Amino acid sequence: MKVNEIMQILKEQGYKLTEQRKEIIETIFKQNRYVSAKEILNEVQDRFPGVSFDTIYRNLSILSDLDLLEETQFEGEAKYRVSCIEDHHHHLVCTKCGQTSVLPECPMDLLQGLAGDFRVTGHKFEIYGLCKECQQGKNT
Amino acid sequence: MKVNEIMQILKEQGYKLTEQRKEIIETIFKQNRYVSAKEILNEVQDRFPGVSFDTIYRNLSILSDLDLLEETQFEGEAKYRVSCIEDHHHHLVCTKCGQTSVLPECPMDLLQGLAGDFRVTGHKFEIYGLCKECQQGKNT
DNA sequence: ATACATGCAAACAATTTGCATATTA
DNA sequence: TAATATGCAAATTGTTTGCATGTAT
Repeated sequence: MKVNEIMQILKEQGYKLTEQRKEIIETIFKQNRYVSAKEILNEVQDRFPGVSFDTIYRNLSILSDLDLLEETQFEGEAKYRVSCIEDHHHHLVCTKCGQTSVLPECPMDLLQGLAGDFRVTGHKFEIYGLCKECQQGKNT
Repeated sequence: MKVNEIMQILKEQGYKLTEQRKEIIETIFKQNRYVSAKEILNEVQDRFPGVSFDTIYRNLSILSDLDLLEETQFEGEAKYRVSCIEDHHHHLVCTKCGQTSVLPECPMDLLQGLAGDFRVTGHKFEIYGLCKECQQGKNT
């Protein structure tokens, strides 16, 4: 999904495109990894020194509600990344830098019928570890 | 793993078996589901009205460090359950009551070699939904 | 007796909310 | 201008910590 499409969707839903909101969206969507609210704040503050956490959180909340973001609970804090609802897949998540890459196969396909009486409403399949760069100590 | 074994391990590690600690352990280990610190506190307070969150958290921390507990991040809070390190498996997790049951097959076995350059240090594979009881509205 | 635990209170950190002001459409 | 967003400050919630006292070994 392109940033323009996101903006379009927000507009259609009656949300306004403020400068801060646009910057927040671009900050998240230019990354291919999970970022925390604090990381987003820091980035956005480069251009808008006045922004505060509540604006970040309010926007994260709106974007999540519209399914434009994926949210994953890290230790003590949540992190967010662009949602890729169109193609169902699973991530390799670097626990250090948040970098994500896509697993080439979907293990869920192998699991139909395994759950029995349990009514499945969702699942989380993430493999944690260190990406190539973090293994080489590139991200301090 | 039996509660007695847990007590034994703690003893061996130099930890003392206080009444509160024993009650906390029994509370967690008699459940087959993820419970929150608050739930544990409530249970334990039935017998020890004086216990407070810090005691709960300190004990959870000790038990986790010894790999006697599995911890999973729910929305806004962590939940804990008995660790079953001996037999590797995956859970079906009820998002309402925390009930867990074991998946009869291990999907991780199918994934060797898929990660490439990524150094895998752990994974989370959980399927969320409603267990039979919660589907029938038994746990308000 | 001595080391580890508890309980209290206070500190922290992530996230949320009320309200007055500012900004978009 | 009318509706939505922002910024500030304060509140909330989950979790952690310092310290004096209590308890298991």
